[in-house]
Amino acid sequence: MNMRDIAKLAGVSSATVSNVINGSKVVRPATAARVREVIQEVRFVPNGSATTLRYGRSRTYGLIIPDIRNPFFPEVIRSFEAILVERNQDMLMATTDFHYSQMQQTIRRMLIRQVDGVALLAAEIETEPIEALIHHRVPLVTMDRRVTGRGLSDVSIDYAGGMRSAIQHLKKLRHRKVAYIGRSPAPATFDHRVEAFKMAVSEGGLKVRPEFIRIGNDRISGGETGMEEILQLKEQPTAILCANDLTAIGALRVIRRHGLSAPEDYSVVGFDDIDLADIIFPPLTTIRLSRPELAATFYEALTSFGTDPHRVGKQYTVGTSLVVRSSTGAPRVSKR
Amino acid sequence: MNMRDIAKLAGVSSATVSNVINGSKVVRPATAARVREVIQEVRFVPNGSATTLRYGRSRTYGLIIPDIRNPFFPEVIRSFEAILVERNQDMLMATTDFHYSQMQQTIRRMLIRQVDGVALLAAEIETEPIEALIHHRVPLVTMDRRVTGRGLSDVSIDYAGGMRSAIQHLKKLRHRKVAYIGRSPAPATFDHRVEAFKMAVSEGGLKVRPEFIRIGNDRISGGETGMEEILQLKEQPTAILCANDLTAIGALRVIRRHGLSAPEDYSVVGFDDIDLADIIFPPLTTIRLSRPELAATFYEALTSFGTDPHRVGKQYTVGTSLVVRSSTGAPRVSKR
DNA sequence: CTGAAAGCGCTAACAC
DNA sequence: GTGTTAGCGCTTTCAG
Repeated sequence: MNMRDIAKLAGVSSATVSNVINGSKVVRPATAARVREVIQEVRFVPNGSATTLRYGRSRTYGLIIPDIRNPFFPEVIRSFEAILVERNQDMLMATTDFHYSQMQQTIRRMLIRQVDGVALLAAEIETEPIEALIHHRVPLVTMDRRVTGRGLSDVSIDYAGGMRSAIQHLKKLRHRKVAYIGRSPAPATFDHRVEAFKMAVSEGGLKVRPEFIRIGNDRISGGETGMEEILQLKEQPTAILCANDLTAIGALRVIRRHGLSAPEDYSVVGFDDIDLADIIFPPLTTIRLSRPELAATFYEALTSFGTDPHRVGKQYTVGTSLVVRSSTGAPRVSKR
Repeated sequence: MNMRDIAKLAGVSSATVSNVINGSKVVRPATAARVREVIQEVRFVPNGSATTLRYGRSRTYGLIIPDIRNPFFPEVIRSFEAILVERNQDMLMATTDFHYSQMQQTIRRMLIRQVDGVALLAAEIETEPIEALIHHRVPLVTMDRRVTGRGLSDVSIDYAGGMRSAIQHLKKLRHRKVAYIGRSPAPATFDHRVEAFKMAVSEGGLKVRPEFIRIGNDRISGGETGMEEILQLKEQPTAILCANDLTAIGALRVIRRHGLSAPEDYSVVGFDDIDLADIIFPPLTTIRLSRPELAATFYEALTSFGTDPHRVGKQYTVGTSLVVRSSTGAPRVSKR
């Protein structure tokens, strides 16, 4: 069943059917009604491949995420999907699990499917895949890579602001020694989070101690190993900032496992504000990063390329806000 | 850049290029090598829309999930995606949030994109979308709907087995009064979970009490309201089985909020075994449903239609297994 | 073993 | 206001 069949049934030409479907105003209302009736009757659905082939654009955006198990990402996916569907566009989602080979494969799939742009929810990407996208005239928007260029935009997170308010919050509670648990980014990637932490600490008049900066991974296990390391230190911090909520949860688990508790022994601050942050015990003080806002910014960045994929991209920023719950409090006066 | 261009550059015809790309053995190795060289050189990527249009099949399967925020689903998505990518196929994922209008829109999107089949990770679906899929010759595989037909298969979960082992486990601990918190499925849908619970209870020689069966939703809030209701009952159960882990977590929260604790005051059992189950406190005893196995079964169900979308589908089953952690234990002898 | 050509379903340009 | 038609890029006969 195709447009020619519909045309025959409605006694018009296939061009008219196309015009009706695409809402062109040139068709006489009576004719359009007749065509629509036939379409209803036979439940006609146009063939998207033909449209894409003909039109050159697929009305599909690719969304690449590193780790779907981190609850942060499903919420972004959902928001992004909602924005696209509302505009009759589609999403091609892919997970890389931080593997380069999967990234390559993913980019290829996206090129084959003729996506109109790619949103990469990570800073980690080699130059080769970027060049492949540019070469095929597919705009790319990265997250927190802070590099723009032809066909390349970036959405950065305001870590600096978030870290600053977290440090201020901790200072007000009389914390002086604040540690950080993050993750090591890909070799070539600059770690804006850890830099934002260092800056916030020194801006707050506190000392940046290298031994207070621990590297794990973005998951719970990373927070656990980071916290275990901190517990080994001769001089102990009283508060711990984590690169994301899962890391913070890992830290909290180790704290409890050692018979200690938050916020009495250590104040813990997360980053993201995933649903889980408010469910665990103690409810996590965290730096919120709005998923709908992030998704909307990515969408805007992608569409702003319009039909010129070689336009020079822009740098966008998404704000953060501190959400104070119960994992932070005044430090014990006498150390354990 | 298309196959004709490649052909020109390699001094062959576009048919030969096509044959090389698709690994046909008829091309002479030397010719194939030359073609491949050119492909490498200009980074040629074939146009999937053209292939789909020509070939009639898109090598894409649709995956519809009700709620991406339930950690159960991202793990299924990931497994399903991995299976597809390995086979050079694509996934079109969509979320319905349990809304009928979104379901309709989703089905339409999938039809437009010419998916070769749809995996619906839910039992809730009206007849209209099903008919639309059948009408367009797109096989559908549902979850736990237990209805098959032309172009329609189903993957059911062995709730009965899972519930039975949970009840046995609780009985061994000397529980006699077991409650259930589930969710009300769509009006037309039969609730296999609650039926499996009732059967397991009576098979275990225990009494099925209607007031012990509470209806919430599939999320934490549903477990909370369900548990609040249970706390109001004159006669109290000593153990609670939940329709999924999130519900169980909700129940645990309410237990703690009332100054009670698990498993001392109430034993709690979940369903799914999401990552979270082992992270919360107390670690949740739960009935595991393997996501990779579920995804693989869906994939098999979809592919088994082959090129005949009107074949009568099959009923598949995925097993479950009890994972005992710390949220279950012997009941207090004297009730609070 | 390779090439020529038809045609998948759609849209846009141009006729009428 | 509506119809005719070319052609998007690919695969697949069918000739050679």
